[in-house]
Amino acid sequence: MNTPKFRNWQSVQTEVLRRIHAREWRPGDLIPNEADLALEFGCARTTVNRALRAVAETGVLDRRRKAGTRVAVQPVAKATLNIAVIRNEVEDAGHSYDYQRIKRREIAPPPSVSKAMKTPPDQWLLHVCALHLADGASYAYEDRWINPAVVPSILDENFETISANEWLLKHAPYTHGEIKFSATSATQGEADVLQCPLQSALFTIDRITWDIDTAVTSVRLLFGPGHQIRTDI
Amino acid sequence: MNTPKFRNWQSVQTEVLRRIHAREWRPGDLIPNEADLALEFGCARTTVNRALRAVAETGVLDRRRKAGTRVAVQPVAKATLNIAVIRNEVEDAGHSYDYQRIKRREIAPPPSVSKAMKTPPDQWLLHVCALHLADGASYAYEDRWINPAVVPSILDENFETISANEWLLKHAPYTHGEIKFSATSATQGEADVLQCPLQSALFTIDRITWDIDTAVTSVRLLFGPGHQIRTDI
DNA sequence: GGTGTTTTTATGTGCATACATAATAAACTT
DNA sequence: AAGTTTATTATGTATGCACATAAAAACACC
Repeated sequence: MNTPKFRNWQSVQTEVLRRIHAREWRPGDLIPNEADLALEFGCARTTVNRALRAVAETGVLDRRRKAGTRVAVQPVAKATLNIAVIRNEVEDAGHSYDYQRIKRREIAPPPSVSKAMKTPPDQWLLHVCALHLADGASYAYEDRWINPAVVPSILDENFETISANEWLLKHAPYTHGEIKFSATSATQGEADVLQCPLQSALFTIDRITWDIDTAVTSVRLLFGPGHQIRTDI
Repeated sequence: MNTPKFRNWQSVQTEVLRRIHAREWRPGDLIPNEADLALEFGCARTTVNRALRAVAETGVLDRRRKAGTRVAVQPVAKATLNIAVIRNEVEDAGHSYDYQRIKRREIAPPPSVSKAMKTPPDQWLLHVCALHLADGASYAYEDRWINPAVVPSILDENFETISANEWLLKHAPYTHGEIKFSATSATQGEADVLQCPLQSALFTIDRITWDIDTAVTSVRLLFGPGHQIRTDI
């Protein structure tokens, strides 16, 4: 009864997941240490480490130095959402993409925006509103504030044919950001643009990106009724 | 002018990100191969590999064998949402958690549910509805269908004190699942339970989990108006 | 008995080496 | 010219070894 060999980290990972799933290792249990598992699996400890690290990244295992590795009691499901460029999102779904710029102006933002972007209240920003369409129907409404201090060349762009979404990705690097997902009721103006009833429930994404400590852009995306984003876990 | 040494993979990662950010490596650019970078950084190729792999996981780099590594043109922002147990979510936010079971019955599900869960139309399932409260106020409404074939012992549980959410995590393993996020308008019944106006925009999560090829549970979570989930990117 | 210190231990990581694999480019055929 | 085979190359990964580091556990001390 010799143990079957696990030659690569993927197979080790599979075996580990199998044991957890089969409840040989139950939630909360401390599993054998890497050295022992390596011995049992007939591979190097490095390989076991790689596998356990990968499983831990999904939240199924909890690892701590010296304390060891244990099966997570409440495996926090980590749903990874791919927030792609809207054009790609639409085209990948097999629809034709279209874009309409609605507004472009340089203006002092409302306090809520300047506060969120940490810009002086009197400093004007570039405000761009646009509509993204799929197969000719309104898909998402984009309301964006851009800090021209970060990318001055943006003032030469009128955004009539290219969306700020894509322009910024190409020209304005950012270091980090924050995304918020929520549901909001369509205001009259939003309902008009998105061609939906007043107070429709709109899936909403608020995103703000930073270049070190300077806000690059703050955007609100409103998706039409029925929109959903999905991911596998 | 000797190159500063990068002793560990994190510092290599930092340097790589710096170069991308500083536009020394621009979107679309092919970056030097691992061996060259290792030479330049004064470390082993393994270390460079670890760093580049980590960066690629965030979507900032695209890697392909033989083709090499290039800076992603459109860095798909991967927003990782932690879908935790609602109790933890509430308590971590510093609120007191409370739970009320509203309904529990064994019944043949509507076709939409049996179809989604791929169960025979006439097979009954366990239907549990409950309300999650934060600081006494309604927080989220949970409408769940459970396949007792997967965990028969669930029929002994009345879910009056423990939520199906937590019970299942502890007792019913699953291999994979699907999550959908959307915005829905509150129906009269939902508005009553969540104590919000009719047609309020509700942040909605639909999740279905599978044990290999058998549906374990299908749940819809409706969060009260104003609820948002956030993550850093 | 409580508090600070040392030891132990499991994970975390770096490195040199070797080979695997995918994908492209080059060479070669028909 | 078009298709097919072969060589090349960059990433992917396995391994043994060494040492780093965090944290629990044991110990010493007052």
